[in-house]
Amino acid sequence: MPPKPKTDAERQQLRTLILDAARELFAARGVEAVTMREIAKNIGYSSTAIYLHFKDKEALIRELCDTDFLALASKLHRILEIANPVERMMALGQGYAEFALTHPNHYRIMFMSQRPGCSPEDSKVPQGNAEHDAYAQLKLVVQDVYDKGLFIEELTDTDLIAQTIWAAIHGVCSLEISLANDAWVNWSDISARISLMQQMILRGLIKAA
Amino acid sequence: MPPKPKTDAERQQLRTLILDAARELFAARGVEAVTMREIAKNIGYSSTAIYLHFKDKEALIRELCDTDFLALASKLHRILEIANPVERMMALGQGYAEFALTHPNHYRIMFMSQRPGCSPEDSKVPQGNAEHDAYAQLKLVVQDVYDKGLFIEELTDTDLIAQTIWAAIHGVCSLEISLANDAWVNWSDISARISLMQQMILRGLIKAA
DNA sequence: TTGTTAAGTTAACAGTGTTAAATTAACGGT
DNA sequence: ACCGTTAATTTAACACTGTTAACTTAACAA
Repeated sequence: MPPKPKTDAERQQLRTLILDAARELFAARGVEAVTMREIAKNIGYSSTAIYLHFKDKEALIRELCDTDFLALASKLHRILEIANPVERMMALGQGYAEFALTHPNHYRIMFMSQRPGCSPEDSKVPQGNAEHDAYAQLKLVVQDVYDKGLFIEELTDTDLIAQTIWAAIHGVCSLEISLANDAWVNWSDISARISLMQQMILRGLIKAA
Repeated sequence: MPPKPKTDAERQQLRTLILDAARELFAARGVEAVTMREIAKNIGYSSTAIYLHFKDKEALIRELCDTDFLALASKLHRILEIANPVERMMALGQGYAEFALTHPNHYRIMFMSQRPGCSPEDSKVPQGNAEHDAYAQLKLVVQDVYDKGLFIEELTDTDLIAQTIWAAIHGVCSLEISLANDAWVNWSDISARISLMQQMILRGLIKAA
């Protein structure tokens, strides 16, 4: 209630207060279901106060999305230390899937919805950086496996390979997130599905030992 | 404007008029972006007239969704005539992907968004029927390949196999639909991605010739 | 000529994201 | 000690959404 010239630190504090409240609500019920007024009420401010710090709801979502990308990359980063490149590649897929299924609503925003015009320059995630960009991490591993001659002969396009591996894991995760509660299909255990997909990647792309 | 007791045929006619208008708009811009008033205006009725024929927007979407499921199954049905079971399985994946990428907004509704409580009994699509249920078709093919002993030894759960194949193809399609316009990734050609995924399924699950 | 009833429309409600206008309080200069 | 200026915040309000209630209109049956 008391308005006064605030220091940058205080401004930043409120900013992250908003972000934290929004993240929690979004993660719990998805972005569509959460209202600006609700976010504001949760932190004891008026809804319009949010607009002093974020252009609109989309900007708020986008910023959270960016931090999620960083969180994913950070989670995957330690996996890059595994020595065996193939093993490392598999562990990366496993870690990715864990992230997706632990934070389904975040994953939804990140990879399952078309956010309009997400140009790389206005994003805070440094593209191509192996430390903060999950796709770059995957490409790195794929390149390593390729350099060691472990992929089957026909495969030469590492971008194509990386995108296919990504699609495979993403397929399991996104299907689980969207349709797990659908009685239509007699779903197998999700961990079994991930495991078989990993096995398929291995047998499908890697030379027989 | 002229209200009079209508025959069932006339009622049905208006029903499908609404459905057709809605389908076109939904397909063009997605369900979220299209408004009930807009649908109504497109067919020269008041927005509330729609509610005489559909409980709410969700019911309208769901009905369209059902016909899309039937359309998919119908498209895939002819593929089932291919004699070679493995070849048939691959063709099924190809046809599925074609459907997804030709009707991205329909595919979105069908497989990429959690419609609340889609219980099978109130749907018009007969579950398990090989003619009208695409998943049943896939399971049929997988079972056939299994019965002929063409999968690698370890694989015994045909449900798990079917779901993994589905996830693989779905992964390529849904990633394309959600993120194709994302400058983040240097995307390979979509047909190459589908092709490699098919190859991965083949090498990953089928016995070496 | 009436009711009655179905088909449709207009008016209205509650809720959304968002913006414009007011309010409040702290600061700097005189 | 006052007084603008200015930043932070709130209240009002707008344009829009899906949806429901209330009303209108026309055709049939008695």
